[in-house]
Amino acid sequence: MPPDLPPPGPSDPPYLQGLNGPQRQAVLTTEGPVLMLAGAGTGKTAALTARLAHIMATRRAWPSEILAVTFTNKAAREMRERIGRMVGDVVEGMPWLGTFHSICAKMLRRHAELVGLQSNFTILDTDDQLRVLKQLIQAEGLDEKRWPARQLAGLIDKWKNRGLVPADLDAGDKEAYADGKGQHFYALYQARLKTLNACDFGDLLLHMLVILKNHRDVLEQYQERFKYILVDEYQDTNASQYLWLRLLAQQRKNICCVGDDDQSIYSWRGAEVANILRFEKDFPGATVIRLEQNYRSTPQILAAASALIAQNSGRLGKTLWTDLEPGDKLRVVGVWDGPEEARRVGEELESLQRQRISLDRAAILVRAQFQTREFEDRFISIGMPYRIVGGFRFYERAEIRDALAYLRLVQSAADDLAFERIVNTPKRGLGDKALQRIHQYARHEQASLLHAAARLIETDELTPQARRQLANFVAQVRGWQSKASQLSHPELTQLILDESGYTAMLQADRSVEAAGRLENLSELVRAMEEYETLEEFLEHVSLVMDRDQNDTTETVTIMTIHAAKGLEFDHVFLAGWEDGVFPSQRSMDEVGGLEEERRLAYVAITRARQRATIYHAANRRIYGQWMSSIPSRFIGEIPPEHVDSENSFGGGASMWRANWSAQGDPFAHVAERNATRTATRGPAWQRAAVKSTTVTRAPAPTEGGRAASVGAKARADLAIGMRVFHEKFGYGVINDIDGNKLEVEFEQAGSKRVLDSFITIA
DNA sequence: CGCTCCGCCATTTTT
DNA sequence: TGGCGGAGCG
Repeated sequence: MPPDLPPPGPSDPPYLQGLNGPQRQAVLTTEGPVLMLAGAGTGKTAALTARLAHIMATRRAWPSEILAVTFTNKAAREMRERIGRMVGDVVEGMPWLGTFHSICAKMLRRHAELVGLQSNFTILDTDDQLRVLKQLIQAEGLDEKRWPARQLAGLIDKWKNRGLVPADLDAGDKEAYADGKGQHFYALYQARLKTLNACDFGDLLLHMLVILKNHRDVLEQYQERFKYILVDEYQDTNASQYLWLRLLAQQRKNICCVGDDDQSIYSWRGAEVANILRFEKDFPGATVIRLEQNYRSTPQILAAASALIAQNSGRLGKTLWTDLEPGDKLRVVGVWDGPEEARRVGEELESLQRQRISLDRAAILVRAQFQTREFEDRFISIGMPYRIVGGFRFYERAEIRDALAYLRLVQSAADDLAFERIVNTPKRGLGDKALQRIHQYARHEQASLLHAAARLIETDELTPQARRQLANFVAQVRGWQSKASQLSHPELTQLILDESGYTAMLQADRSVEAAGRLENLSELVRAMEEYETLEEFLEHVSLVMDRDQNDTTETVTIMTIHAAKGLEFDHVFLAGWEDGVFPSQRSMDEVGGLEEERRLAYVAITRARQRATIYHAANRRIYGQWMSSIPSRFIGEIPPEHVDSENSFGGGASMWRANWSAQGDPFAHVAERNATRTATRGPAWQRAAVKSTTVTRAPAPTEGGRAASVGAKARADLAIGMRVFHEKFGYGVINDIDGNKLEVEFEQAGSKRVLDSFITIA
């Protein structure tokens, strides 16, 4: 610890208590640039929140003079809560604590006119973005097949991440997309957004960056205001975020960036590790503080993870240590195929249940979403309560977006994207033809689609039926607009959903999903009640809202490693550690891809507090084809002294360990002669010395697993013969009840054993 | 205009 | 294998 820091003592303010030396230094070094290199599980958030508390408690700055940026809403929320616990209600006055995007949105609403927007601009999500791009591509007469909108969206995103406006593109970038039309389309798209008074996620940052660059007065205003800047997960910042931060910090230079270069796993969406690696050059005289004492994992886990990440080059380097008890070695389990992997993990979880260990303390981490399926299938059949994190967020669901589009249209008649989205949802017989007419008319009149539609129904350009329907629709929207001021926004939403026929459409739909959609919509209406105005709610929903997890049942969590970053679990099951799955085939073909995968592996292992188990299967079905596979190269990079290996079939741990690195291949001749049958001939990795082999036949089935889960209590509100609803299987009738497990005869899916917590009474 | 069939394609995900 | 989007038919 530097000499000028006070030693720990009983007179310490509460926020310093329990912090170690480097953490205290990170809190007390308030002036000048600071880089806090915080390894996994080293108490980063504690130091970070204490730092903010310290700055406020010592009156170095008012809460409103601190800029604190995170990447996710979750992180922002957590930080707000933790500071609240330390300093009380003062956090309420921290208007500049939030995600990059929400902070920029807030700023941009104040200065929108400087980039040609109005302050009530709409924030488009990826869906809207794609729709706009598709229209542009069509309008330019390009073949959508050859030049997909997705690709263009990807490019534009990439440029925005790098802080580039169309004019900034260099020769190489200009070549991209449709034989050099990339820049042209980028400019077109930006112009279109302006007329829509809209911007996409990337624009929130890019526009603010442009404003700060071009308007000295605005820049100085913010430089003046923000006495202290704090950035979480700095290794995840992209170029545009970096430039934005640098401008804001230039004056006072009180910027504290927290991050871990070893946990940089988002380069594919524009994050640049270089930002953190370069920090000391960017901010000369920076204090670098390393948090290296790990409070999370056992030494065995830590040693394994450290040895793995040590294979990467270009690291800032940290030496994590802990004074916890050694703990168990990592387990590496070789299984025959995917189903067996799921079965084995299921058995492990049942064993945890028997030991009365909560399933909340366990997680299954996978490389890619498709791997979750195997576990889902297995867990449904044995009645293991699980939860899959990821996939669609609440506000990305079609029904939510539809409802929001209705609201947007009512609120702002000029919202053409909203109009397009819902003019024919529910079906009103207004298809492409009618929409084209409306578009034509709108262009002709220089008016919004809604306005054009209102004019069009006074002509006889549409078929009588379409005309009647459109007239009805326009009248409805008008009606809602006039009622908007009299009704509360939840009431208005309910009214719109009912009058538009949306509710009826879902009620008429007897499919499995429809019931869930209706439920989502009532959840939306409920969520709205917490907001004063519709505007406030819409802003919230486009930037902040995420799916609420009000699950009280104890469940094991299945998620991707990416989603698990920042979380920790006592027991971690790492599935699918095979070359081609993890590291993924794609990353193996990319430059620098392997290092990022290795960081991902590092993140995965360091999620574990007590025990980590790695699985690898000899055969896996990918895209419907059986592939034989070899254990992930990462397994071989973990020193054997930290690993216990076992193999569920033929031979023992030592055997496969010896074999997989050896060149010898006892089944080579079989493989050559008949590639389609080799999968049943022995451990696949013994054959697959270099590349994966495709086999078309399923591997020999292994013995069926038994289903015996323990511990959960049954529900009292269910009885045999009752009609119930299940998210996945739909409607059915209970045939039998066995504790918390039910046998249900589903109308469509047939008879299944399911857990009662997945059931609602129909 | 809407439905169905066929063919293509396929990491990671936040805002 | 399965989900999605385009094409073609009723």
